[in-house]
Amino acid sequence: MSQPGKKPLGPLEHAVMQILWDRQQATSDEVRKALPQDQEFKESTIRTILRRLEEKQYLRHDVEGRTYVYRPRVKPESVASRQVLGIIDKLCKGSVENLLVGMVDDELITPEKLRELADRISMAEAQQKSTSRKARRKPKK
Amino acid sequence: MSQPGKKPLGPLEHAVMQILWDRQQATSDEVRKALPQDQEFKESTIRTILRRLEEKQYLRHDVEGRTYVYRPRVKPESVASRQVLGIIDKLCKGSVENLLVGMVDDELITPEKLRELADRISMAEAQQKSTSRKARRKPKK
DNA sequence: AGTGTAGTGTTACACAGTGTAGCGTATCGA
DNA sequence: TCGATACGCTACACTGTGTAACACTACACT
Repeated sequence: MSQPGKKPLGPLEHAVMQILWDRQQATSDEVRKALPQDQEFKESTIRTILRRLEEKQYLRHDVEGRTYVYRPRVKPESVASRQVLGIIDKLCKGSVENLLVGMVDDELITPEKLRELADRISMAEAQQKSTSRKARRKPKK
Repeated sequence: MSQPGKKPLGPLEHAVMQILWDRQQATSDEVRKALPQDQEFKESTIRTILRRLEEKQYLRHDVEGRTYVYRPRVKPESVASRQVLGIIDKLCKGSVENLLVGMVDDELITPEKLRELADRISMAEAQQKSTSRKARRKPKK
């Protein structure tokens, strides 16, 4: 129940995650300083956000000395694909195809680009497959 | 500003949209009856939802006699692609590629399927292009 | 014409999520 | 020992969403 990265994020929560994704780790004070200076936040505000993000399992923290060091628990792309999956489910009758057709329809992407991506991805995967043979990764299919 | 279909939908709002998308049009009473019977809603509840959906520009209504007939203003696939675009923007550094790579990574789709989709879509598009040449259709924006 | 009914207009309220922050407390270093 | 630093807990306002009551109006029937 309530898997990591399921619940939606507010704008500030997202901004904080962005920082964590960028630097892989940060203390609450580092986060505060990394946020846009035109809107200074109080320390406790940031800590609240970080705590909530941890509750939502977007983050975890390690204690170093007496300082909390936060790190992401999920990759942004994973969050993205989960969310997209939800969208497909709710809006595209569960079919990825419908989504992509819609995107092409709305000219958000061209079929050429799509094919190019497919090529590039499968090439990348082929590459990974061959390296994973060396690295003894879990056999795919 | 505040284009159609931009704002997010709550579960009930979405359920109502679903009905409208299914039947293309409905009165508030028809919507009420079409909702799952295990949770009877009051007429006024449904009308509130419909009004808000109209404010958010997901719907429009025509007056027929003294009855409001609601119809969708946006296709679900359009809503979907807008939302996906937002996700790509916020979580995938603005690159569709990153999203798809993430989805392949999380095994939500395979490159084979992707390529197959690309083929099918571009075929469909070619077909549409030829028919539109015949039909002298204005390009759907 | 009068009245009931179906349909809309307006308004309200509770609850959750998010942004914002204060205050208390513990600990480390000088 | 004492101040600075960093966390724990709590709170409050605002918004969005679900839920609905009450008021008003026009058509349909007697």
